[in-house]
Amino acid sequence: MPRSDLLQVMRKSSAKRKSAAAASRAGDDESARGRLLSAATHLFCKDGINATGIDAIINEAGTAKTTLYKLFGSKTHLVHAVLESEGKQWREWFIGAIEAGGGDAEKKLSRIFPALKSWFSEERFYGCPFINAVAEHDKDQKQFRNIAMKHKKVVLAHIEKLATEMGAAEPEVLAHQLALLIDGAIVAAMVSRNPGVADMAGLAACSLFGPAKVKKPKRAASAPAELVAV
Amino acid sequence: MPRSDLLQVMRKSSAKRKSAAAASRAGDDESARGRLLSAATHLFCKDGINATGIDAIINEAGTAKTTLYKLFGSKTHLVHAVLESEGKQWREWFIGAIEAGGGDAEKKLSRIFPALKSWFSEERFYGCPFINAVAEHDKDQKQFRNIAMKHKKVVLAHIEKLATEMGAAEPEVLAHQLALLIDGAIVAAMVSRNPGVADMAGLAACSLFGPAKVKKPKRAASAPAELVAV
DNA sequence: TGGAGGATACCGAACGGTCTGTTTTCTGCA
DNA sequence: TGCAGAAAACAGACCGTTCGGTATCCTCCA
Repeated sequence: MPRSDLLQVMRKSSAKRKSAAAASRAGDDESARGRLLSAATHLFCKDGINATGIDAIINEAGTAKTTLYKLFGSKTHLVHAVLESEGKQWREWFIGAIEAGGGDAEKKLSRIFPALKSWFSEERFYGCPFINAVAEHDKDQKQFRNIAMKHKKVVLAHIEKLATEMGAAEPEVLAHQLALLIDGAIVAAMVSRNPGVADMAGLAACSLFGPAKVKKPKRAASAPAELVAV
Repeated sequence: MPRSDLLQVMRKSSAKRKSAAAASRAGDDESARGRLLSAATHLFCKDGINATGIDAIINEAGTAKTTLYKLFGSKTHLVHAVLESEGKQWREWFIGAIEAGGGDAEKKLSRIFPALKSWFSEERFYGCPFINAVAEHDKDQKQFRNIAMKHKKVVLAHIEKLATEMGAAEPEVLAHQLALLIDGAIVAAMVSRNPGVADMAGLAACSLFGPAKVKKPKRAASAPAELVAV
Protein backbone atom coordinates (compact mmCIF):
# COMPACT_ATOMS: atom_id res chain seq x y z
CA MET A 1 0.00 0.00 0.00
CA PRO A 2 2.44 2.70 1.05
CA ARG A 3 4.89 1.55 -1.60
CA SER A 4 2.39 1.79 -4.44
CA ASP A 5 1.24 5.15 -3.15
CA LEU A 6 4.78 6.41 -3.35
CA LEU A 7 5.18 5.09 -6.87
CA GLN A 8 1.92 6.67 -7.83
CA VAL A 9 3.00 10.05 -6.52
CA MET A 10 6.34 9.88 -8.27
CA ARG A 11 4.69 8.93 -11.52
CA LYS A 12 2.14 11.69 -11.38
CA SER A 13 4.52 14.48 -10.51
CA SER A 14 6.94 13.60 -13.27
CA ALA A 15 4.29 12.81 -15.85
CA LYS A 16 2.63 16.17 -15.45
CA ARG A 17 4.76 18.03 -17.91
CA LYS A 18 4.29 15.40 -20.61
CA SER A 19 1.47 15.71 -23.11
CA ALA A 20 -0.97 12.89 -23.56
CA ALA A 21 0.23 12.28 -27.08
CA ALA A 22 1.98 8.94 -27.41
CA ALA A 23 5.71 9.54 -27.42
CA SER A 24 7.53 7.78 -30.22
CA ARG A 25 10.80 7.18 -28.39
CA ALA A 26 10.76 4.71 -25.55
CA GLY A 27 13.77 6.25 -23.86
CA ASP A 28 11.98 8.74 -21.66
CA ASP A 29 8.41 7.75 -22.30
CA GLU A 30 6.48 8.06 -19.04
CA SER A 31 3.31 6.45 -20.37
CA ALA A 32 2.38 2.97 -19.26
CA ARG A 33 3.42 1.63 -22.63
CA GLY A 34 6.78 3.36 -22.44
CA ARG A 35 7.44 2.21 -18.90
CA LEU A 36 6.51 -1.37 -19.76
CA LEU A 37 8.71 -1.27 -22.84
CA SER A 38 11.77 0.00 -21.04
CA ALA A 39 11.29 -2.27 -18.04
CA ALA A 40 10.92 -5.27 -20.34
CA THR A 41 13.92 -4.20 -22.37
CA HIS A 42 16.06 -3.92 -19.28
CA LEU A 43 15.01 -7.24 -17.77
CA PHE A 44 15.03 -9.21 -21.03
CA CYS A 45 18.53 -8.01 -21.81
CA LYS A 46 19.90 -8.40 -18.30
CA ASP A 47 18.37 -11.72 -17.21
CA GLY A 48 17.24 -13.22 -20.50
CA ILE A 49 13.78 -13.44 -22.00
CA ASN A 50 12.80 -16.84 -20.67
CA ALA A 51 14.07 -16.07 -17.18
CA THR A 52 12.02 -12.87 -16.95
CA GLY A 53 8.47 -13.28 -15.66
CA ILE A 54 5.53 -11.01 -16.32
CA ASP A 55 5.37 -10.09 -12.65
CA ALA A 56 8.95 -8.82 -12.64
CA ILE A 57 8.19 -6.61 -15.63
CA ILE A 58 5.04 -5.04 -14.21
CA ASN A 59 6.79 -4.50 -10.87
CA GLU A 60 9.65 -2.59 -12.51
CA ALA A 61 7.25 -0.69 -14.78
CA GLY A 62 4.83 0.09 -11.97
CA THR A 63 1.82 -0.99 -14.00
CA ALA A 64 -0.91 -3.56 -13.54
CA LYS A 65 -0.89 -6.87 -15.33
CA THR A 66 -4.09 -5.94 -17.11
CA THR A 67 -2.40 -2.92 -18.60
CA LEU A 68 0.37 -5.04 -20.06
CA TYR A 69 -2.05 -7.46 -21.66
CA LYS A 70 -4.28 -4.69 -22.93
CA LEU A 71 -1.35 -2.93 -24.58
CA PHE A 72 0.66 -5.88 -25.88
CA GLY A 73 -1.63 -8.92 -25.87
CA SER A 74 0.92 -11.50 -24.80
CA LYS A 75 4.46 -11.93 -23.62
CA THR A 76 5.47 -13.00 -27.12
CA HIS A 77 4.12 -9.78 -28.59
CA LEU A 78 5.89 -7.81 -25.89
CA VAL A 79 9.15 -9.50 -26.79
CA HIS A 80 8.72 -8.54 -30.43
CA ALA A 81 7.85 -4.97 -29.51
CA VAL A 82 10.95 -4.74 -27.33
CA LEU A 83 13.23 -6.06 -30.07
CA GLU A 84 11.74 -3.74 -32.66
CA SER A 85 11.99 -0.67 -30.46
CA GLU A 86 15.42 -1.51 -29.11
CA GLY A 87 16.77 -2.36 -32.56
CA LYS A 88 15.53 0.93 -33.99
CA GLN A 89 17.00 2.95 -31.15
CA TRP A 90 20.33 1.11 -31.33
CA ARG A 91 20.68 1.61 -35.06
CA GLU A 92 19.86 5.29 -34.75
CA TRP A 93 22.45 5.64 -32.02
CA PHE A 94 25.09 3.62 -33.89
CA ILE A 95 24.72 5.37 -37.21
CA GLY A 96 24.54 8.71 -35.47
CA ALA A 97 27.70 7.97 -33.53
CA ILE A 98 29.77 7.18 -36.62
CA GLU A 99 28.23 9.86 -38.86
CA ALA A 100 28.24 12.75 -36.42
CA GLY A 101 31.33 14.88 -36.76
CA GLY A 102 31.55 14.42 -40.49
CA GLY A 103 34.78 13.60 -42.25
CA ASP A 104 35.34 11.15 -45.07
CA ALA A 105 34.07 7.60 -45.16
CA GLU A 106 37.24 6.14 -43.70
CA LYS A 107 37.04 8.49 -40.75
CA LYS A 108 33.45 7.45 -40.17
CA LEU A 109 34.36 3.76 -40.29
CA SER A 110 37.15 4.41 -37.83
CA ARG A 111 34.56 5.68 -35.36
CA ILE A 112 32.81 2.29 -35.19
CA PHE A 113 34.90 0.72 -32.48
CA PRO A 114 35.31 3.79 -30.27
CA ALA A 115 31.52 4.04 -30.38
CA LEU A 116 31.17 0.39 -29.42
CA LYS A 117 33.63 0.94 -26.59
CA SER A 118 31.46 3.60 -25.05
CA TRP A 119 28.49 1.26 -25.38
CA PHE A 120 30.42 -1.57 -23.73
CA SER A 121 31.28 0.80 -20.89
CA GLU A 122 27.68 1.49 -19.99
CA GLU A 123 26.56 0.07 -16.68
CA ARG A 124 23.61 -1.55 -18.38
CA PHE A 125 25.46 -3.16 -21.28
CA TYR A 126 24.22 -6.72 -21.61
CA GLY A 127 25.32 -7.65 -25.13
CA CYS A 128 23.27 -7.62 -28.31
CA PRO A 129 19.58 -8.33 -27.61
CA PHE A 130 19.20 -10.02 -30.98
CA ILE A 131 22.11 -12.40 -30.54
CA ASN A 132 20.94 -13.15 -27.02
CA ALA A 133 17.38 -13.79 -28.17
CA VAL A 134 18.58 -16.26 -30.78
CA ALA A 135 20.87 -17.90 -28.24
CA GLU A 136 18.09 -18.77 -25.84
CA HIS A 137 15.50 -20.07 -28.31
CA ASP A 138 15.07 -23.02 -30.63
CA LYS A 139 17.75 -22.68 -33.28
CA ASP A 140 15.85 -24.80 -35.75
CA GLN A 141 13.13 -22.15 -35.88
CA LYS A 142 13.56 -19.03 -37.95
CA GLN A 143 11.50 -16.66 -35.80
CA PHE A 144 14.22 -14.85 -33.90
CA ARG A 145 16.97 -15.57 -36.38
CA ASN A 146 15.04 -13.68 -39.06
CA ILE A 147 14.52 -10.71 -36.76
CA ALA A 148 18.21 -10.66 -35.89
CA MET A 149 19.28 -10.90 -39.52
CA LYS A 150 16.97 -8.06 -40.51
CA HIS A 151 18.63 -5.86 -37.88
CA LYS A 152 22.12 -6.86 -38.88
CA LYS A 153 21.44 -6.32 -42.57
CA VAL A 154 20.54 -2.69 -41.98
CA VAL A 155 23.76 -2.11 -40.09
CA LEU A 156 25.74 -4.01 -42.69
CA ALA A 157 24.23 -1.96 -45.51
CA HIS A 158 25.37 1.28 -43.91
CA ILE A 159 28.88 -0.03 -43.36
CA GLU A 160 29.06 -1.29 -46.92
CA LYS A 161 28.00 2.10 -48.24
CA LEU A 162 30.82 3.74 -46.32
CA ALA A 163 33.27 1.08 -47.51
CA THR A 164 32.28 1.86 -51.08
CA GLU A 165 32.71 5.60 -50.55
CA MET A 166 36.09 4.90 -49.03
CA GLY A 167 37.15 3.28 -52.27
CA ALA A 168 37.77 -0.14 -50.82
CA ALA A 169 38.73 -2.76 -53.38
CA GLU A 170 35.97 -5.08 -52.22
CA PRO A 171 33.49 -3.05 -50.14
CA GLU A 172 31.15 -5.98 -49.64
CA VAL A 173 33.92 -8.16 -48.28
CA LEU A 174 35.27 -5.42 -46.05
CA ALA A 175 31.82 -4.69 -44.65
CA HIS A 176 31.21 -8.33 -43.81
CA GLN A 177 34.57 -8.61 -42.13
CA LEU A 178 33.90 -5.52 -40.06
CA ALA A 179 30.53 -6.97 -39.11
CA LEU A 180 32.27 -10.12 -37.90
CA LEU A 181 34.61 -8.03 -35.77
CA ILE A 182 31.65 -6.08 -34.38
CA ASP A 183 29.78 -9.23 -33.38
CA GLY A 184 32.94 -10.74 -31.94
CA ALA A 185 33.60 -7.63 -29.90
CA ILE A 186 30.03 -7.47 -28.61
CA VAL A 187 30.12 -11.09 -27.48
CA ALA A 188 33.58 -10.78 -25.96
CA ALA A 189 32.53 -7.64 -24.10
CA MET A 190 29.39 -9.34 -22.81
CA VAL A 191 31.36 -12.29 -21.48
CA SER A 192 34.40 -10.45 -20.16
CA ARG A 193 32.86 -7.08 -19.25
CA ASN A 194 36.04 -5.51 -20.55
CA PRO A 195 35.29 -2.61 -22.91
CA GLY A 196 38.92 -2.79 -24.04
CA VAL A 197 38.06 -5.53 -26.51
CA ALA A 198 36.74 -2.71 -28.69
CA ASP A 199 40.27 -1.32 -29.00
CA MET A 200 41.53 -4.72 -30.09
CA ALA A 201 38.76 -5.01 -32.66
CA GLY A 202 39.46 -1.49 -33.89
CA LEU A 203 43.09 -2.35 -34.37
CA ALA A 204 42.13 -5.44 -36.33
CA ALA A 205 39.84 -3.29 -38.45
CA CYS A 206 42.80 -1.09 -39.39
CA SER A 207 44.55 -4.14 -40.78
CA LEU A 208 41.51 -4.88 -42.90
CA PHE A 209 41.46 -1.43 -44.45
CA GLY A 210 44.50 -2.46 -46.44
CA PRO A 211 48.25 -2.19 -45.85
CA ALA A 212 48.53 1.15 -47.63
CA LYS A 213 45.88 2.79 -45.52
CA VAL A 214 46.95 1.69 -42.07
CA LYS A 215 47.49 4.72 -39.95
CA LYS A 216 47.61 3.23 -36.50
CA PRO A 217 45.44 5.26 -34.10
CA LYS A 218 47.97 5.98 -31.37
CA ARG A 219 48.18 2.23 -30.71
CA ALA A 220 45.48 2.08 -28.07
CA ALA A 221 46.31 -1.55 -27.37
CA SER A 222 49.61 -0.72 -25.72
CA ALA A 223 48.25 -1.69 -22.33
CA PRO A 224 48.84 -5.42 -22.11
CA ALA A 225 47.08 -5.66 -18.78
CA GLU A 226 43.72 -5.36 -20.50
CA LEU A 227 44.48 -8.09 -22.95
CA VAL A 228 44.65 -10.83 -20.37
CA ALA A 229 41.07 -10.29 -19.36
CA VAL A 230 39.50 -12.06 -22.32
CA MET B 1 4.12 -48.61 -22.84
CA PRO B 2 4.98 -49.97 -26.28
CA ARG B 3 7.14 -46.94 -26.91
CA SER B 4 9.18 -47.38 -23.75
CA ASP B 5 9.49 -51.08 -24.44
CA LEU B 6 10.93 -50.31 -27.82
CA LEU B 7 13.40 -47.87 -26.31
CA GLN B 8 14.36 -50.45 -23.76
CA VAL B 9 15.05 -53.03 -26.42
CA MET B 10 17.06 -50.62 -28.54
CA ARG B 11 19.08 -49.56 -25.57
CA LYS B 12 19.85 -53.06 -24.45
CA SER B 13 20.81 -54.42 -27.81
CA SER B 14 23.22 -51.60 -28.53
CA ALA B 15 24.60 -51.40 -25.02
CA LYS B 16 25.60 -55.03 -25.06
CA ARG B 17 28.97 -54.56 -26.58
CA LYS B 18 29.98 -51.78 -24.18
CA SER B 19 31.73 -52.57 -20.92
CA ALA B 20 30.23 -51.36 -17.68
CA ALA B 21 33.24 -49.16 -17.03
CA ALA B 22 32.40 -45.48 -17.14
CA ALA B 23 33.38 -44.10 -20.52
CA SER B 24 35.29 -40.84 -20.41
CA ARG B 25 33.87 -39.42 -23.62
CA ALA B 26 30.20 -38.53 -23.65
CA GLY B 27 29.94 -38.92 -27.39
CA ASP B 28 29.01 -42.59 -27.53
CA ASP B 29 28.48 -43.33 -23.87
CA GLU B 30 25.53 -45.68 -23.57
CA SER B 31 25.32 -45.55 -19.79
CA ALA B 32 22.50 -43.64 -18.14
CA ARG B 33 24.92 -40.88 -17.28
CA GLY B 34 26.21 -40.66 -20.83
CA ARG B 35 22.75 -40.66 -22.33
CA LEU B 36 21.58 -37.94 -19.93
CA LEU B 37 24.65 -35.89 -20.67
CA SER B 38 24.30 -36.03 -24.42
CA ALA B 39 20.54 -35.48 -24.33
CA ALA B 40 20.97 -32.47 -22.07
CA THR B 41 23.79 -31.15 -24.25
CA HIS B 42 21.65 -31.42 -27.35
CA LEU B 43 18.57 -29.80 -25.83
CA PHE B 44 20.41 -27.08 -23.90
CA CYS B 45 22.27 -26.06 -27.04
CA LYS B 46 19.31 -26.31 -29.39
CA ASP B 47 16.51 -24.80 -27.31
CA GLY B 48 18.40 -22.99 -24.56
CA ILE B 49 18.95 -24.00 -20.96
CA ASN B 50 15.98 -22.22 -19.42
CA ALA B 51 13.60 -23.43 -22.09
CA THR B 52 14.60 -27.06 -21.58
CA GLY B 53 12.68 -28.90 -18.87
CA ILE B 54 13.82 -31.93 -16.94
CA ASP B 55 11.09 -34.03 -18.54
CA ALA B 56 12.33 -33.28 -22.05
CA ILE B 57 15.83 -34.39 -21.06
CA ILE B 58 14.79 -37.68 -19.48
CA ASN B 59 12.51 -38.41 -22.43
CA GLU B 60 15.34 -37.94 -24.92
CA ALA B 61 17.78 -39.84 -22.72
CA GLY B 62 15.30 -42.63 -22.03
CA THR B 63 15.95 -42.57 -18.28
CA ALA B 64 13.82 -41.99 -15.23
CA LYS B 65 13.78 -38.70 -13.37
CA THR B 66 15.16 -40.45 -10.30
CA THR B 67 18.21 -41.50 -12.25
CA LEU B 68 18.97 -37.95 -13.27
CA TYR B 69 18.73 -36.67 -9.72
CA LYS B 70 20.74 -39.59 -8.37
CA LEU B 71 23.54 -38.94 -10.85
CA PHE B 72 23.59 -35.13 -11.01
CA GLY B 73 21.74 -33.84 -7.96
CA SER B 74 20.04 -30.86 -9.61
CA LYS B 75 19.45 -29.19 -12.93
CA THR B 76 22.14 -26.63 -12.08
CA HIS B 77 24.71 -29.36 -11.54
CA LEU B 78 23.64 -31.01 -14.77
CA VAL B 79 24.17 -27.73 -16.62
CA HIS B 80 27.67 -27.43 -15.22
CA ALA B 81 28.45 -31.03 -16.09
CA VAL B 82 27.25 -30.44 -19.64
CA LEU B 83 29.35 -27.32 -20.08
CA GLU B 84 32.43 -28.98 -18.65
CA SER B 85 32.07 -32.07 -20.80
CA GLU B 86 31.12 -30.19 -23.94
CA GLY B 87 33.90 -27.63 -23.47
CA LYS B 88 36.49 -30.36 -23.04
CA GLN B 89 35.29 -32.24 -26.10
CA TRP B 90 35.15 -29.11 -28.20
CA ARG B 91 38.65 -28.00 -27.28
CA GLU B 92 40.05 -31.44 -28.02
CA TRP B 93 38.33 -31.41 -31.38
CA PHE B 94 39.41 -27.86 -32.21
CA ILE B 95 43.04 -28.25 -31.26
CA GLY B 96 43.15 -31.61 -32.96
CA ALA B 97 41.69 -30.14 -36.12
CA ILE B 98 44.30 -27.42 -36.44
CA GLU B 99 47.26 -29.50 -35.23
CA ALA B 100 46.58 -32.66 -37.20
CA GLY B 101 48.46 -32.71 -40.46
CA GLY B 102 51.46 -30.91 -39.05
CA GLY B 103 53.14 -28.06 -40.87
CA ASP B 104 54.44 -24.84 -39.39
CA ALA B 105 52.55 -22.60 -36.99
CA GLU B 106 51.13 -20.41 -39.74
CA LYS B 107 49.75 -23.43 -41.53
CA LYS B 108 48.12 -24.56 -38.32
CA LEU B 109 46.57 -21.15 -37.73
CA SER B 110 45.27 -21.16 -41.27
CA ARG B 111 43.32 -24.31 -40.46
CA ILE B 112 41.23 -22.54 -37.81
CA PHE B 113 38.51 -21.23 -40.07
CA PRO B 114 38.20 -24.25 -42.35
CA ALA B 115 37.77 -26.27 -39.16
CA LEU B 116 35.09 -23.88 -37.93
CA LYS B 117 33.37 -24.11 -41.30
CA SER B 118 32.99 -27.85 -40.97
CA TRP B 119 31.60 -27.31 -37.48
CA PHE B 120 29.14 -24.70 -38.75
CA SER B 121 28.03 -27.18 -41.40
CA GLU B 122 26.97 -29.82 -38.92
CA GLU B 123 23.25 -30.40 -38.71
CA ARG B 124 23.38 -29.95 -34.95
CA PHE B 125 25.40 -26.74 -34.87
CA TYR B 126 23.72 -24.39 -32.41
CA GLY B 127 26.47 -21.86 -31.69
CA CYS B 128 28.85 -21.77 -28.75
CA PRO B 129 27.24 -23.25 -25.63
CA PHE B 130 29.23 -20.91 -23.41
CA ILE B 131 28.22 -17.74 -25.21
CA ASN B 132 24.63 -18.97 -25.28
CA ALA B 133 24.68 -19.78 -21.58
CA VAL B 134 25.92 -16.29 -20.73
CA ALA B 135 23.36 -14.76 -23.07
CA GLU B 136 20.37 -16.29 -21.28
CA HIS B 137 21.39 -15.63 -17.69
CA ASP B 138 21.84 -12.66 -15.38
CA LYS B 139 24.75 -10.69 -16.79
CA ASP B 140 25.48 -9.04 -13.47
CA GLN B 141 26.43 -12.43 -12.04
CA LYS B 142 29.79 -13.99 -12.74
CA GLN B 143 28.77 -17.65 -12.63
CA PHE B 144 28.50 -18.45 -16.33
CA ARG B 145 30.76 -15.65 -17.48
CA ASN B 146 33.62 -17.15 -15.50
CA ILE B 147 33.02 -20.59 -16.97
CA ALA B 148 32.95 -19.13 -20.47
CA MET B 149 36.12 -17.13 -19.92
CA LYS B 150 37.93 -20.18 -18.59
CA HIS B 151 37.06 -22.04 -21.78
CA LYS B 152 38.04 -19.19 -24.02
CA LYS B 153 41.34 -18.65 -22.25
CA VAL B 154 42.45 -22.20 -22.98
CA VAL B 155 41.68 -21.74 -26.66
CA LEU B 156 43.33 -18.33 -26.68
CA ALA B 157 46.48 -19.71 -25.06
CA HIS B 158 46.87 -22.29 -27.80
CA ILE B 159 46.40 -19.73 -30.54
CA GLU B 160 48.86 -17.38 -28.89
CA LYS B 161 51.43 -20.14 -28.69
CA LEU B 162 51.09 -20.72 -32.42
CA ALA B 163 51.25 -16.99 -33.11
CA THR B 164 54.52 -16.82 -31.18
CA GLU B 165 55.95 -19.78 -33.08
CA MET B 166 54.91 -18.11 -36.29
CA GLY B 167 57.09 -15.15 -35.39
CA ALA B 168 54.28 -12.63 -35.25
CA ALA B 169 55.37 -9.16 -34.17
CA GLU B 170 52.74 -9.09 -31.41
CA PRO B 171 51.53 -12.64 -30.81
CA GLU B 172 49.25 -11.63 -27.96
CA VAL B 173 47.50 -9.02 -30.06
CA LEU B 174 47.18 -11.32 -33.03
CA ALA B 175 45.74 -14.10 -30.87
CA HIS B 176 43.12 -11.80 -29.38
CA GLN B 177 42.15 -10.54 -32.80
CA LEU B 178 41.78 -14.05 -34.12
CA ALA B 179 39.66 -14.88 -31.07
CA LEU B 180 37.38 -11.96 -31.91
CA LEU B 181 37.00 -13.23 -35.44
CA ILE B 182 36.25 -16.72 -34.15
CA ASP B 183 33.52 -15.49 -31.80
CA GLY B 184 32.11 -13.26 -34.49
CA ALA B 185 32.01 -16.13 -36.96
CA ILE B 186 30.35 -18.47 -34.46
CA VAL B 187 27.63 -15.95 -33.68
CA ALA B 188 27.09 -15.03 -37.32
CA ALA B 189 26.86 -18.70 -38.24
CA MET B 190 24.38 -19.35 -35.45
CA VAL B 191 22.15 -16.52 -36.59
CA SER B 192 22.45 -16.97 -40.34
CA ARG B 193 23.06 -20.71 -40.57
CA ASN B 194 25.49 -19.94 -43.36
CA PRO B 195 28.80 -21.78 -42.86
CA GLY B 196 30.30 -19.46 -45.45
CA VAL B 197 30.93 -16.83 -42.80
CA ALA B 198 33.95 -18.94 -41.86
CA ASP B 199 35.51 -18.20 -45.25
CA MET B 200 35.01 -14.50 -44.69
CA ALA B 201 36.56 -14.71 -41.26
CA GLY B 202 39.46 -16.73 -42.64
CA LEU B 203 40.08 -14.09 -45.25
CA ALA B 204 40.09 -11.42 -42.58
CA ALA B 205 42.54 -13.49 -40.58
CA CYS B 206 44.93 -13.46 -43.54
CA SER B 207 44.94 -9.67 -43.41
CA LEU B 208 45.85 -9.83 -39.74
CA PHE B 209 48.85 -12.05 -40.36
CA GLY B 210 50.58 -9.05 -41.85
CA PRO B 211 50.83 -7.65 -45.35
CA ALA B 212 54.03 -9.53 -46.12
CA LYS B 213 52.61 -12.88 -45.24
CA VAL B 214 49.31 -12.72 -47.07
CA LYS B 215 49.08 -15.64 -49.39
CA LYS B 216 45.46 -15.63 -50.29
CA PRO B 217 44.03 -19.16 -50.05
CA LYS B 218 42.52 -19.46 -53.50
CA ARG B 219 40.09 -16.63 -52.58
CA ALA B 220 37.32 -18.77 -51.22
CA ALA B 221 35.09 -15.73 -50.92
CA SER B 222 34.69 -15.34 -54.64
CA ALA B 223 31.08 -16.46 -54.46
CA PRO B 224 29.17 -13.27 -53.73
CA ALA B 225 25.90 -15.14 -53.42
CA GLU B 226 26.93 -16.40 -50.04
CA LEU B 227 27.79 -12.98 -48.77
CA VAL B 228 24.31 -11.61 -48.96
CA ALA B 229 23.02 -14.12 -46.49
CA VAL B 230 24.43 -12.47 -43.38
C1' DT C 1 19.59 -61.17 -3.42
C1' DG C 2 20.99 -56.74 -3.66
C1' DG C 3 21.63 -52.68 -6.09
C1' DA C 4 20.96 -49.90 -10.29
C1' DG C 5 17.63 -48.16 -12.95
C1' DG C 6 12.53 -47.53 -14.39
C1' DA C 7 7.79 -45.86 -13.75
C1' DT C 8 4.80 -42.78 -11.77
C1' DA C 9 2.27 -40.12 -8.39
C1' DC C 10 2.98 -36.20 -6.07
C1' DC C 11 4.68 -31.63 -4.00
C1' DG C 12 5.06 -26.46 -3.65
C1' DA C 13 6.28 -22.72 -6.39
C1' DA C 14 6.20 -20.02 -10.35
C1' DC C 15 4.65 -19.46 -14.84
C1' DG C 16 1.53 -16.92 -18.53
C1' DG C 17 -2.82 -15.29 -18.70
C1' DT C 18 -7.88 -13.90 -17.23
C1' DC C 19 -11.29 -11.87 -14.39
C1' DT C 20 -13.62 -8.59 -11.23
C1' DG C 21 -13.80 -4.43 -9.35
C1' DT C 22 -11.82 0.26 -7.96
C1' DT C 23 -9.45 4.59 -8.80
C1' DT C 24 -7.50 8.00 -11.69
C1' DT C 25 -7.41 10.83 -15.76
C1' DC C 26 -9.10 12.74 -19.86
C1' DT C 27 -12.92 14.90 -22.53
C1' DG C 28 -16.91 17.34 -23.97
C1' DC C 29 -20.79 19.92 -23.08
C1' DA C 30 -23.85 23.17 -20.21
C1' DT D 1 -15.62 26.92 -15.49
C1' DG D 2 -17.43 22.82 -13.58
C1' DC D 3 -19.07 18.50 -13.68
C1' DA D 4 -20.69 13.99 -15.69
C1' DG D 5 -19.31 10.18 -18.15
C1' DA D 6 -15.99 7.68 -20.89
C1' DA D 7 -11.56 5.70 -21.02
C1' DA D 8 -7.52 4.20 -19.05
C1' DA D 9 -4.82 2.32 -15.50
C1' DC D 10 -4.64 0.15 -11.05
C1' DA D 11 -4.91 -3.87 -7.60
C1' DG D 12 -4.97 -8.46 -6.91
C1' DA D 13 -7.45 -12.85 -6.62
C1' DC D 14 -7.62 -16.57 -9.45
C1' DC D 15 -7.06 -20.32 -13.26
C1' DG D 16 -4.73 -24.17 -15.48
C1' DT D 17 -0.17 -25.56 -16.64
C1' DT D 18 4.48 -26.49 -16.09
C1' DC D 19 8.44 -26.21 -13.48
C1' DG D 20 12.31 -28.45 -10.51
C1' DG D 21 12.49 -31.83 -7.28
C1' DT D 22 10.96 -35.94 -4.00
C1' DA D 23 9.02 -40.30 -2.59
C1' DT D 24 7.34 -44.89 -3.42
C1' DC D 25 7.21 -48.94 -5.48
C1' DC D 26 8.62 -52.10 -9.20
C1' DT D 27 11.77 -54.70 -12.51
C1' DC D 28 15.70 -56.74 -13.99
C1' DC D 29 19.87 -59.05 -13.90
C1' DA D 30 24.72 -59.91 -12.31
